[in-house]
Amino acid sequence: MSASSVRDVALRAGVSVGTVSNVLNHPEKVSPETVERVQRAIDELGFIRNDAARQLRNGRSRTIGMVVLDVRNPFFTDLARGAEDEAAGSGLTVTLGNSDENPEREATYLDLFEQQRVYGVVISAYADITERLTRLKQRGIPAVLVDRSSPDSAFSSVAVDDLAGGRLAVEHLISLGRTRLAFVGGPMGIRQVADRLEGARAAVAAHPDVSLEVIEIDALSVLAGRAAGADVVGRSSGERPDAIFAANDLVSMGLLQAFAMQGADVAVPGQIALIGYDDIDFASAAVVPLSSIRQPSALIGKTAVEILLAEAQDPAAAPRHVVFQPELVVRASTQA
Amino acid sequence: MSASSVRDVALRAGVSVGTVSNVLNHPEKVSPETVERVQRAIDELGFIRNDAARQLRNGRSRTIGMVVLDVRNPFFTDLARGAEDEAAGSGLTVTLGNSDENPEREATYLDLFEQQRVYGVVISAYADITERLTRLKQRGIPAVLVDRSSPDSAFSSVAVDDLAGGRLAVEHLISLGRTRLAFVGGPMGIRQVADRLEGARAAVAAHPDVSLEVIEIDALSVLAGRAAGADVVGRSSGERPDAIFAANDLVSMGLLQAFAMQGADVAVPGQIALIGYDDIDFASAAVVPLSSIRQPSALIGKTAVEILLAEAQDPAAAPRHVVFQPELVVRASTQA
DNA sequence: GAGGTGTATTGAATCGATTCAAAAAAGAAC
DNA sequence: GTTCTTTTTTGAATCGATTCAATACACCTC
Repeated sequence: MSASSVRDVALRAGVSVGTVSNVLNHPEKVSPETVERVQRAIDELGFIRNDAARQLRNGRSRTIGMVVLDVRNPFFTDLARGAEDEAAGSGLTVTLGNSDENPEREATYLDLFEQQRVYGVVISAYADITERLTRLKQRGIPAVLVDRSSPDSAFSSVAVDDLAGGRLAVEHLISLGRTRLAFVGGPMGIRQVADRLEGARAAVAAHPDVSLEVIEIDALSVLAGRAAGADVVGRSSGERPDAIFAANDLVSMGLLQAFAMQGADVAVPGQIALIGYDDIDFASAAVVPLSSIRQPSALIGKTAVEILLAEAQDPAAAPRHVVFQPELVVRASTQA
Repeated sequence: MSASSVRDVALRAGVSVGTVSNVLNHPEKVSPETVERVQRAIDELGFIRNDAARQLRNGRSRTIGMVVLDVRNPFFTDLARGAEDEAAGSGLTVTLGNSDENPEREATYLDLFEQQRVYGVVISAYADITERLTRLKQRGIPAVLVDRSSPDSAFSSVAVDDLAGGRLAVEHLISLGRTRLAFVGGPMGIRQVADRLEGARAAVAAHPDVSLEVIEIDALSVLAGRAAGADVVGRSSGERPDAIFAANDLVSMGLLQAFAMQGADVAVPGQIALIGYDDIDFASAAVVPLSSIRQPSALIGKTAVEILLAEAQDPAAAPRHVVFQPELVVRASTQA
């Protein structure tokens, strides 16, 4: 009825519990015949290790805690996927928490991970959680920030150069000969958004004849993008921008929908060229395939876990800061 | 440096470990002054319970293991979200595993959950895992199947009536006056796909003048849908269906993209009416907003956890089988 | 066969929270 | 002030895997 333990296995195989444990963890220390005998007992009893007991003894769990801003954004799903694959290689699991850009939810997950004595934490932070992470570090739990480059910070980070991304996007739009640009994104409190805008501004600054309007929205969602798009559609054609850089692909998809809506008929890229950010799968699947700035999402997740593993081995290691360069992906939405 | 334990707290507060534990779990049994004193000690030491120790003692973890077929499908993300919210209400967490329709990955997650002595398992099964679930049940771990209605099974289930969904979709298409229908979906091994097709066939059977072609694809993805769409576009217009029922929204989005592609110009719904399944957010955000069959995804997840909690309380309870009815959502892709 | 080297196995101690029977303290009743 | 209840507190025992010092055993060598 109830699960069997190492003790039961030991009894059945006629060895001590220590030997059973050795078969499980250091089989090279046990004679082949004994390994075989113990293995048989394990199979016969259907023995399954109790993780809680292992963790208690080891002091830490074999799970990595991960917190992301929005699971509904494929970018983060891909990120998590990359992390998961890398972790699996070391026999670790990833637990995914969704903060929904809510500081309380974020804190709740960190509490939980602390109780679980997770192996480490990978977090796409929303609020300022330096204090919390410091406490975790004191407890021996390393943390890696993703999608946030803070070279000054005491914690390792893996990020993408969003300034460069913003610049890339806008330079591309300018190279098409567009001059009345708009940036659609928000809230500005999100660093990624602010950086992308700053990069865009920098690129515009080099071209005196190009203007950049900022259309702020309150969430990086399809819905918010559609609303902003409807607003643009409502303007006289002289007042419309001739190119838009959206803070992410969800927003650009919303914009695209508003432009293509019956009665609107704003041609993309004819009247308005459109570029997004993240290069999620749905972007290439949009009816006008969307240009975008690609982030190596899975790679970011993978790298974060790599660093985490290294820090778990050597807690005294200096924090590392990896910054990936984004890449311009040109599709129909910015092609003449 | 290292984390403090109940013992440290007890020492500091000048009470026994038993009392500290009571403050944490049964505060009503402890005098108010003592509670206060212990609480202060906890705060001062920054004490955080060790989950592994609790689990070991309790015999089960406070985590629900969940396995879904595809995390990239928003339907499953929503499902997980509903489950998570319901679980949180009882102080439980959800660990999400992604089987990717791969029996080995599925088995790996079930192994893991068994090692973790999870509180229960919610699974959208791919392979036949009755045997495995039976073993879990013997161990005292209840399981609930989602998105799969098997009234004969020994396990509770929460599902949507996919036959009705298929019927609903096709009856709608027929009511538009379309007669040359096609079903695009696969692999047929997935029960949901098979059921939706069966429902479609049943609806067609009632109309002698209506035909139903089956276009089988090898995955329920945007990409596979696009490929199938390209195939349809390549046909002479007389051989094209005049309405398509796609097995899910990812597929219908792929189809839509193929139809709208430059040079293809198949009007939706003019030449081909199109309806999908799941009603994911992206469906309404598509350039031609997609009609779909809505499943109450979050509610399914929530219900599954509710049942799980009940079974965890009373392991002898008879399995329950909840079937939700899908709902037709009409949008532009099937409107004249 | 005594002494030495190396490999294999043993089993008590440990991790930290919870439980529960027993003891202690506080109150109530006469 | 004694007896009986009720409330509060205690602390050893427990969950199950792992570790490690100690022991057992096998195999050489002289």
